[in-house]
Amino acid sequence: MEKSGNRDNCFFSRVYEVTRLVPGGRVTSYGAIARYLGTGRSAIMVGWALNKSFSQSPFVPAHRVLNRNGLLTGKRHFGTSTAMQQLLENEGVKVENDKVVEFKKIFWDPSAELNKP
DNA sequence: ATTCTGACAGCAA
DNA sequence: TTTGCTGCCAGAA
Repeated sequence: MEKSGNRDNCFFSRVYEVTRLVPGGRVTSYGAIARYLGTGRSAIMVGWALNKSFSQSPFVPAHRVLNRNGLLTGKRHFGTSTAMQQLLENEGVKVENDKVVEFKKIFWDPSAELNKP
């Protein structure tokens, strides 16, 4: 598969790929993706990459990526304050007070799911 | 080249 | 318990 030497376009592209792998109705966290990418604690980089994802095609479900609290921290980048929430609710994810309900239950960890035998 | 920022996470007080 | 600072990585000025 991918070699560990692809440092050029790896990070951002990988973030997009992993984010697209998140099933509808599920959500993941920056730290989970970061860990899957091998950056571990640099979860902030995932958010930075997702910021660029708005120019990416196809659409990257960045609304499925939240912080470890299950909070819609990135909703402010969606243009409107309700856009991210609307997208999540459209997929069956309940959001209350800018926070995902049952976050742990719908949490999708790429490090676990993609590494699953 | 150096410095700061950034949709976070972890640890200390 | 909550609040705040530091650490992390990569990109932009």
